[in-house]
Amino acid sequence: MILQSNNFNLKHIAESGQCFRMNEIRDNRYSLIAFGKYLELVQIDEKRIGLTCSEEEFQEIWQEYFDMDYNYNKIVSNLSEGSDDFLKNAVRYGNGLRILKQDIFETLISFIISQRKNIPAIKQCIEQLCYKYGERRISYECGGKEYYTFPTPKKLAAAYRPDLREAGLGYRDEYIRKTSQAVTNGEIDLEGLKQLSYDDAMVQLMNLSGVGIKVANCVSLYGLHHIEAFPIDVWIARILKDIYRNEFSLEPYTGFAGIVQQYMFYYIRSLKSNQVQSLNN
DNA sequence: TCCCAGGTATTTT
DNA sequence: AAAATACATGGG
Repeated sequence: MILQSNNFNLKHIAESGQCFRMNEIRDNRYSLIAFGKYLELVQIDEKRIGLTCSEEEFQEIWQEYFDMDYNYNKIVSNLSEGSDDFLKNAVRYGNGLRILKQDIFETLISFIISQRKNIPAIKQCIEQLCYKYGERRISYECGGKEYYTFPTPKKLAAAYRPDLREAGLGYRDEYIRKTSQAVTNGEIDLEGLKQLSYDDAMVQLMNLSGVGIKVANCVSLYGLHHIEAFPIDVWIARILKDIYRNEFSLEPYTGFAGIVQQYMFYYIRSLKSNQVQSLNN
C-alpha cells in the first residue's frame, strides 16, 4: 500500500537512533522488524511511502507504530519559526523525523544494551540476541524473506549468562537477565506502565536492573510515547554544554521536549567537531 | 595503544 | 551528597 504524509522521512527515522532494527537494504528501501512482523518500506518521493503490508495490517500495527495520528506540522513550524538557530537548522536537517511507538520490552532491552556502545554495536548485539533467542519466521509478502523476532521476556529470563555474553552484551548480560525476570515474575507490569503518568512510569522503570535515568527516559519516549521525556546522553550533553553553554531551557518546549531532543540528537551527529565550534558563539 | 560509544551501580570521599 | 571508579566489547 501507499502512505501519504508530509512529515515522514524513512532515512531520517531509520538513522535517528531511536530504533535499531530498521535498515536500508537498497537505495531508499528499508527493512523493518517489529511486533513480530517484517516490513519493507520505500521512500517514493517526499510525501509518499510504499509499504509491503496490507491496509489491514497497516491499520492494525503500523499506523500506531509510526505515530500517524500525531500532528507534527505544528511543532515543526513552531521550531522553524522560532528564535533558536541551532534548532531551526536541526529541524531543517532532520525533516520528516517522527517519534515511534515501539514495543515496550524491546525498547527496554535495547536501551539497556545501548549504554556505552555506539549505534552499530547496539544493532549488532540486538541482531545476535534475536538470532539466538527470537523466533525464526518467513515473510511471504517479501519473497520468503527469513527473519527473527525480538525475544520474549520468558526467553531472556531463562537465558544463561555465558550464552548472553556470546551475543556481545558484555557486563550487561546480568542486567538483561534480571530485568527480563522482573517482567516475567510480575515485579513490573510493562503493559500497565501505559496507564501511568510520565513521572510514575519513570519511577517504576528505574527500579529495574541496568535502568537509570537515561534508559528510563528512552523507554518513556520511544515505548510509552511520553513525548515530554528528554533523554540526555553524551551527544545531548555535548549540545547543552558546547552550543548552549549550560543555559538551555526546556520551558518553551514543555510537553514535546522529546521531539526537540530527537532533532538535536540527529543533527549533532551529522556535524564534525569543528562545525560545532563554529556554531558556538 | 588509547579513546569513545544514546550509562549504571557501587564504592569512596 | 557528591565524586570517583569499575564495568565488556568493538571500531577508529
